Amino acid sequence: MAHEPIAISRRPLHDDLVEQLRNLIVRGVLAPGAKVQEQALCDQFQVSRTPLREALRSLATEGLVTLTPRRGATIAKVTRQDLEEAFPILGALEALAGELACANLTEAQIAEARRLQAELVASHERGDLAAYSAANAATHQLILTAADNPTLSGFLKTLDGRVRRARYMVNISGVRWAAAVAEHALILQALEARDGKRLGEILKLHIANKLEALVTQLESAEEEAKKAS
Amino acid sequence: MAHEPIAISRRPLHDDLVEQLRNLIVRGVLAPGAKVQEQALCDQFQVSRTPLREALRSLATEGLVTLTPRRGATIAKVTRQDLEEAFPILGALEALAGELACANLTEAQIAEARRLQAELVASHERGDLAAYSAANAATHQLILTAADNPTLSGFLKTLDGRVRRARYMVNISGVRWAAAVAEHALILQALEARDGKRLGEILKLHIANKLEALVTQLESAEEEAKKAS
DNA sequence: CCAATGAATTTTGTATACAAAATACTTTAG
DNA sequence: CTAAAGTATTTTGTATACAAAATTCATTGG
Repeated sequence: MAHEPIAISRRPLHDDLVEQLRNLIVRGVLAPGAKVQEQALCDQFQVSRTPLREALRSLATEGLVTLTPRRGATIAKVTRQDLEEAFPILGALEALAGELACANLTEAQIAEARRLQAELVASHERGDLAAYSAANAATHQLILTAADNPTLSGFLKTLDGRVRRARYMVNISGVRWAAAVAEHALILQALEARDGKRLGEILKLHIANKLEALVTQLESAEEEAKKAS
Repeated sequence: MAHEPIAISRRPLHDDLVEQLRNLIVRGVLAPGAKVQEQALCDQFQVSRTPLREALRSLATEGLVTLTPRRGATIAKVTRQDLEEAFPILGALEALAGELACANLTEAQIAEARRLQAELVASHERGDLAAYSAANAATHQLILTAADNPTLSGFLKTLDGRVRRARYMVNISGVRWAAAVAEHALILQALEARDGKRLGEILKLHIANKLEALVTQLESAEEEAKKAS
């Protein structure tokens, strides 16, 4: 019997471009609303227009880039409306991930979650935002892995890309940070109890709180910007 | 004060291609697993490879096409695993749509939902599957419209595209059809009561039942295929 | 006759070319 | 000097070109 051929191959330029551009967009290097200068990017990345344009197409489907016919590409804006639309979806999907995860969680994974929670608390106490973010991301990743649903992971990744940009625009407030740490303790509890329903609800709430904090911060940031102009 | 420029423009070839190809894929004309012959499609649509390849990229991001580097594109397969991954997501998102919709529903929309439900029952009674499907789609669309969340609509559209193909592969069973009609009656009740929580749960169940029926049908279809070979 | 090797062909990824549209820049009439 | 009209430049969408890789086909040795 013949084996399925396993195709291992170097990535096309295109895929590299998507990743690099996504990074630039998510981190805000390419500012929301900015016009995308094809030629400039081509020069910068030393590629021709063909793969660059394909990359822009992909990013447009992801929602990070806006394509206007005959008028080129712009970096998608992060409006309050976008966030308010995205976060309920994020909440529903994270909740689903939580429920699915509870059905599969191994003891080892729960132990890992405990370790991450300790790290979360520790990094918060010493004000190390980078370490906190890493532990935070790892926790969510752990849930996703346990959920064992690649399609769901894909959708969450797309959504996350869209909203993560907003977080790069504002700094988390001290109050919100403390609250987030407390919420993560609840998340761990639910994980330990393998209580999918509760975990789902906590995650949904967690996300909703994130949104509220983010929108508040963005609003005041906008006020600042207005005053300056 | 300057107005925001409103860019109305004819669509690029690319967008037409995406739509046409999506249709061909969803309806099964381009069979799951089939290799995509770029040249053949170029000839058929009378376009060059550039816009066609861009279209394939978009469809790949949507999950309808699988791109393997240096080995070209194939129509994505519809595996049982894909469906089992997609349906819980569909359920969670439809539930969310239902909850959001209940917060906004107008009397006119509820009246429209009643009309659609009557049509649903009628078309079922006379065995008119096309009319039933239309009324069914209209109901879901009504909920989406009321939910008033374009981002959510977009995600649901993508997911729906992926699973709709499976429905073209099997015919709905008489039993499942009757059950679906009954479930739609419950949906209407929840809409009338504007009971978002309940609507969400019903929709989630409705989707879960759909999956079960679909998987069962697919399995037996596969059995048939095996026997034939 | 079959498996393995190598040449011919097709397919794929990327670059370039070119026409049509949009934008920027002049020029000129008021 | 300003505003409109017309011209030049850039940008965009699509087609074509071309090299590298993959596939197919033929050939040869076992």
